[in-house]
Amino acid sequence: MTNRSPADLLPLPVAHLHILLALATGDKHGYAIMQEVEVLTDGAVTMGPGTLYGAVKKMLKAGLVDESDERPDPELDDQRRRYYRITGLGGRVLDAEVARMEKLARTARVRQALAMRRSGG
Amino acid sequence: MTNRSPADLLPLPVAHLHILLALATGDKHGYAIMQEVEVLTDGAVTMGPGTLYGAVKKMLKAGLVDESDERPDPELDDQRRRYYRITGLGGRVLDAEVARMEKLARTARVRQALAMRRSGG
DNA sequence: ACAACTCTATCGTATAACGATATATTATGT
DNA sequence: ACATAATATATCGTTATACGATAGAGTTGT
Repeated sequence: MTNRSPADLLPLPVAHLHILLALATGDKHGYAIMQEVEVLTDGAVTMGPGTLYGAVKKMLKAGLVDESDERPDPELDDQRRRYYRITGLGGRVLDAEVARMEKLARTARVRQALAMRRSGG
Repeated sequence: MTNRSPADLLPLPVAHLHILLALATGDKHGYAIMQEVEVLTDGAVTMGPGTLYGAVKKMLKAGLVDESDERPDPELDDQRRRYYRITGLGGRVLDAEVARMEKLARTARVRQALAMRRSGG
C-alpha cells in the first residue's frame, strides 16, 4: 500500500523539486541533472553528488522517477551514464508542489500588504 | 561575523517559512503559531511542538525573530505565553524566500508547457 | 602516455522534521 | 469543589534530508 495522492508527499524536499524540474525538459543522467539545477536556479543552488544520488535513490523507490534504457544519442554516448525519466506520478507531484508554492506565495503577498498597512507603509 | 545577505539563508526550511508567515500578521505565542500554520496552509500542514520549538530556537539565534515583552491583551492573558515578533532581517528573508518560490514556480510552468508540447498535449 | 574532465557512488556529519512524552496553567462543565 | 478538556511550553529520541569529502573508473584531448 503506497501513497494515495500526490498531496500526501508535500511539501517536497527542495532537492526532489529541483530534480523533477531538471527532468521536466527531458531525460537526463545524474551529472547532467546537477548542471541543470545550477542553470535552473541561476547559480543559486549547486547540487553536489551526495545530495543528488541520495535523492534519486529515494525518488526511484517512491516512483517519482524511473531509470530508462534509451540512449538519447547512441553515437555520442558514455557507457557510465544512467538516464532518468520523470514518471506520471512524478509529474503530478511536481504539479501539486508548484501549486502549493504558488498558493503560499500569494498568501505571503497578501500578508506583506497587510503588514505594510499596519506599520504605515 | 554573521550572514551578509538574506539570500545566503535560502532555500529556507519549510517550517521557518511557515513561522515567518504566521508572524507576518502580528506577534504570536508558540501555540498560536501552530494553529495559524494549520489555517495558513488550509489544513495541509500540522506543525507539532517538536518542529515549532526547535525551529523557533534556531530562528532566535539567526535573528529572524525576537521575543517580545509586550502583552497584546493584558486583561485576557496567560502567564505561560511567550510572544514572538518577526525582525527586520526576518522580513527581508521572508521576501527573498517568496521571490525564490515565485521564480521557481514560473520556471516550472514554462517547462510544463514545453513538456506538454513535446508529448503532444 | 598523460592530464583534465566526466560520471556514478558511498561515507560521515550536520541540520531538519516530527511524534511521543512530560509538566504546568487556565477554562469549562457539572 | 471536582474532574475534564484545552492551552501552553519544552525536551527527547528517531528518522529524513542535505551535503561536502572522497573514491574510483571511463572518456576526451593533446
